[in-house]
Amino acid sequence: MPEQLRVPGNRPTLEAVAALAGVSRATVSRVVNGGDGVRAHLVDKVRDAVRELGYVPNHAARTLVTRRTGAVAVIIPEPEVRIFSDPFFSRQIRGISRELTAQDTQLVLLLVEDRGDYDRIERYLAGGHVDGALAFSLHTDDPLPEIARRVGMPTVYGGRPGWTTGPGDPCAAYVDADNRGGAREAVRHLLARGRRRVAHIAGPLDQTSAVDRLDGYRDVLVGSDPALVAAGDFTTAGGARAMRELLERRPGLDAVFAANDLMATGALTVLRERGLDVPGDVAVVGFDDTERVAEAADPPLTTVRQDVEGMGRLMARLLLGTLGTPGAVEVPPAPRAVITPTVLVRRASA
Amino acid sequence: MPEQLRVPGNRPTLEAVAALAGVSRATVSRVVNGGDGVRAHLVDKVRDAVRELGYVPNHAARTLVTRRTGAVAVIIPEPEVRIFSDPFFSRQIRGISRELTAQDTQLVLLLVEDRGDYDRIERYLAGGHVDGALAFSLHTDDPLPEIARRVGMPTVYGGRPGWTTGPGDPCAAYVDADNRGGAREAVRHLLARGRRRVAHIAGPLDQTSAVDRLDGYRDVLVGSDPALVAAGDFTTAGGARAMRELLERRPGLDAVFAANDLMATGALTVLRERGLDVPGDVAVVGFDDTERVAEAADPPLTTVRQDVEGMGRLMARLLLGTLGTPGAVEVPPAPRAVITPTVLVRRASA
DNA sequence: CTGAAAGCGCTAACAC
DNA sequence: GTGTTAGCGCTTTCAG
Repeated sequence: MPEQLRVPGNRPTLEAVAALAGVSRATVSRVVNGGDGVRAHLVDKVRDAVRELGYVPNHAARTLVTRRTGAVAVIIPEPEVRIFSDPFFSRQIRGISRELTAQDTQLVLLLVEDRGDYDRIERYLAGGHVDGALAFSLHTDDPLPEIARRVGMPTVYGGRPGWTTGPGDPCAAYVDADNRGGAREAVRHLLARGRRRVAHIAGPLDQTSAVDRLDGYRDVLVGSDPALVAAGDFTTAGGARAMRELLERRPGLDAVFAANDLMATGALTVLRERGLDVPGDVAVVGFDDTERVAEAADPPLTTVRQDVEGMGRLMARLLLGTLGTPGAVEVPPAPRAVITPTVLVRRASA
Repeated sequence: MPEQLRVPGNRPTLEAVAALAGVSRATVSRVVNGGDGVRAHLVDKVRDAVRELGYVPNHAARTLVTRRTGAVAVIIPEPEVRIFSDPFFSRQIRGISRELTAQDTQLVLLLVEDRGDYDRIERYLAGGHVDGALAFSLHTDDPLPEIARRVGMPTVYGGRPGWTTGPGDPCAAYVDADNRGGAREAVRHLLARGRRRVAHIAGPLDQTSAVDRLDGYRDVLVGSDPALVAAGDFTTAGGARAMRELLERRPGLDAVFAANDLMATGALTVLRERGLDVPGDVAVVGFDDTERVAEAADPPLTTVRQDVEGMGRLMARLLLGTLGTPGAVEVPPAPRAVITPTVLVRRASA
């Protein structure tokens, strides 16, 4: 068996290329990094040598001197189960991945299983493995922002961080959908359809998206009956539970705005069980326009769509933007937020 | 604004720790790397200095000399849509992530969007960013094995690679479920339940898992009617289509073994449409025991379970195993395969 | 425009 | 046991 193949470390170095091309290491380096300011015929010579030897720059050596890794961490709190199975995350990650790839940056996936993992995360971020970090919709007590701040890691959050209202990290940036505006639109739509007793199934209020959607609901329905709001948890089962609660408390309700599609489908099931027609007796609006959930619901769900993949791309772009030109140390001027628009998608449920 | 926070590169080095502790860099290095062979009181001194300075080893520098990155690439062909939304992959990735974390190794996610991406992948693997790679159920014409071989990257595949039968990479290792054995068990179960005309909905035959399951079916039903086998594509829709075909060709069939749960549910839907009772008229067995699919099917699916998360862990363990002790260059003796057992889970459908 | 030389921060022989 | 000394492969002044 050809041991050669498996032996690492015998890859050609700059030195070898330089020798073959008959130039200095510096010149090869220049060519490899764009080749400005090198005479054309030397560039060719070097390029040939590179090809012939199959030279690929050693990443560690480069990072050691440039202090840039060309990698970004994507930190995902795995306990929040959904993550991978939730199309929301997969699409956001796809967006991130696309943008990073386009910018020749690698994606290092950091799954956080439990609280203790944060030590590991901190060491990792501090170890200079990555140039920046992308993190997701955190609960208000998530230790991550504090860690990012402590190790001075440029970080962009997906979803408005809970602590933006408090002290938090002044340098933090985030990308979020216009949850509040979207919620307002949903409720206004319900009112426009003649609904008068519009209930809300809220998400877990330790997540800002849930809070913002509830706020949007309240913006439109100022001073409405508090009994028309039930707490859910963004799951189908939670939505069903909340729907039952609502029907018990206010049997006369004629519309429900659920803070996400999963809960809306849960509500749909309960309404069907009770023999209530949707949208005849009760109109239902969801949020997210989750692939395969909203459309496949029975009846298909009217819902508020957010461009999840676009948000992912934006997160990456924002982060790479703050990283700036290689080597340039740049302090972001202020907390930056990008709020992406939502759009109401009308289907059969409302 | 405190620029300090954002300025990289002013992190303390070994040198600084050594100075503060009053020892040499070598000693600090030893302590940081386990601390054997250093007198206890020096260890303490160094540890204190490390803490005081908040020292974290520079990863690039370490990699440069040790030639180990402490990272592993997970390569995912994203065109095969399913990936993230498919619980199969998410669970496998979770298994991988768990094992890697336990071994203090990072997971670099490489999503492959299209054919052209393979250049990028090759450069990445060749660049020494990672110590090894994990890849998934490839189609027979996938360029990845060739790339891995060319750059000498230790790689473990999830699912038997199609080219194992051909030349391929002799060093390749893979972890796969006992697809063939599981299929046999499924069919035997059907026979034991008195079924005589057992059809099969096959997966796409450019994937070895589909081939192996078909082979298992044929092992038991030697020389059976070829019209009892229909081609599917591992999707629900494909399963439905195949079921219709089968019913048209052989209306008298009394059992179906589908190569995965998704196709089985597609078949279930068609059977229901046709007013056929499951399992009364037609018994159905799936494969995978996919979370939320098999159990939630109507009727709940009898199916062949594979331990997906365990397979993920195994992949990681196998890879890390071949990487061996840091520094030790080790040529794996031969192609290694780990076949994990399957178990038939009996529910209502057969 | 190109080359020589000085490190980046760390580990690993090899001396003491 | 501990310190000294070489580099790992690359970029980047600084001369020429």
